Amino acid sequence: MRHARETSGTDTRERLLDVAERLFAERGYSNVPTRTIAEAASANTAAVHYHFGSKEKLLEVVFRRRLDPLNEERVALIQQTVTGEGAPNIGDVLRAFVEPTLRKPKTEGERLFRLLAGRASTDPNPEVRTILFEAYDAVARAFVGAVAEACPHLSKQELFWRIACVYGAMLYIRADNGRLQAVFGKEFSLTDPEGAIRYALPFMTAGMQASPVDIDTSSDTNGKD
Amino acid sequence: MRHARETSGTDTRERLLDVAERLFAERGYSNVPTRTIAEAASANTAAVHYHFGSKEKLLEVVFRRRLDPLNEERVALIQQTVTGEGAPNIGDVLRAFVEPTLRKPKTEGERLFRLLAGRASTDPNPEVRTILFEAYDAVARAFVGAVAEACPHLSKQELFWRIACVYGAMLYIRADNGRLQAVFGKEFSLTDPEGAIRYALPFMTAGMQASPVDIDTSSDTNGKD
DNA sequence: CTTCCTGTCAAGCGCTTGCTTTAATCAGTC
DNA sequence: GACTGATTAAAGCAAGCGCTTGACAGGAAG
Repeated sequence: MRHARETSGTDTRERLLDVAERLFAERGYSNVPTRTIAEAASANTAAVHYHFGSKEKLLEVVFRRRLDPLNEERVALIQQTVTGEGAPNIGDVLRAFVEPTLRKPKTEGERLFRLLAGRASTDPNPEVRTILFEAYDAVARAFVGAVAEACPHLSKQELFWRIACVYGAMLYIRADNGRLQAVFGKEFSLTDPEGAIRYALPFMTAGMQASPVDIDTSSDTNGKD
Repeated sequence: MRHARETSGTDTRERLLDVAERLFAERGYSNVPTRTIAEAASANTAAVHYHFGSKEKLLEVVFRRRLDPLNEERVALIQQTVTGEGAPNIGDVLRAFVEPTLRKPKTEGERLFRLLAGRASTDPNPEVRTILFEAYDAVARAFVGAVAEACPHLSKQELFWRIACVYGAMLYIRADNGRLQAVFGKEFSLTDPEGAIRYALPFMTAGMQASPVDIDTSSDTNGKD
């Protein structure tokens, strides 16, 4: 048994993860030196590299820690909507995809991670991109598949663009850049735990249910490959 | 007369702007050293500071150069939809807001700037945020006002969330993070000049036209203040 | 020609970056 | 009570950062 490792050892590790999560969310991956993370976690700079190997690996663990359980839940919920008879309901599919991501955060850490995940989604840094590509791939495929089943009347082109709009709405709500708040006033906030499900989900559902632009989907562009 | 300044002088300045626009779009503001910009523009590092003063000011000029004329056009188009009698049509308002931003780029520079503008919109860097806040404020207010007039049946809360969804869709299309493309295949692209207007605009319009969640808007939360 | 001004250049300053090194610490084991 | 392996601490390295410097080219103005 290594009691030392499981108390003080993992302690520092967890503290580094929590602090990195917060600082990456608040300032962005590229703008946070490992020194700052270490100091804020009352640890030594070397501890970052001892526990994680590099700044990039640290970011990966920060993401995986929250994202893997979250996305597993989303995939499971999406699959529930598909298993019934006939085409799944698009509203149900959307809710399964959106709700775990936008519901009220249970901890401060979850709140900060939501911010981080939103902001990192448009980060051009290859290190960040690679991590997110891999972490989101499974949910993305499950979601696109379910939407295609729920909306068989939509061409693949139309599916692509509508799903992009859904992605965008989610991203914007999570990233919370504060620009709309500057127009509407402080009492309006995208971090409002109820609002996202209450108001944004109906918007997305209505968008997906809009009558198709492409009139006929003879055979070539429709359906998943 | 200073012929020298208006030929070789502005030449280097323009080259620096073009290169900075490209590199900021491709790699992100924080990940591009002024040295790299200067080299790619066949100029000296000092030229960046001679012409612009600082890296931050360079970014500001990069943004203003494209954004000011673009946003002036958008404000003008939005005001056209409001000047008629009665409530403006929400589809017209959306088109006025969205089209100048998502239509086919006339030059490679416009294409790159569209990418940059999308990606920078969630950048937590205070330098970037400040520039964007100021540059977008006028359009944002004009748009929110016009949408409120076009949708008088929506509570301010609902307005806030629906407009956030519209913003998100636009942002995601511009930022083009390539994640959906990885699922759908290379032949699908958010940079497709026609698709954004053809498919995304109807999605947004349907979302805005969805029946309101808040049943009655007695007096307290509705309308603009 | 001299003087001036604008723009360019090589060099480098002071500082920060991610990461490494070397040595010390600590708990548990024999 | 020395040994062992996991962890922490202090110091520093090589590279990179934004920005400044001082010299200088060359056309415009006197």
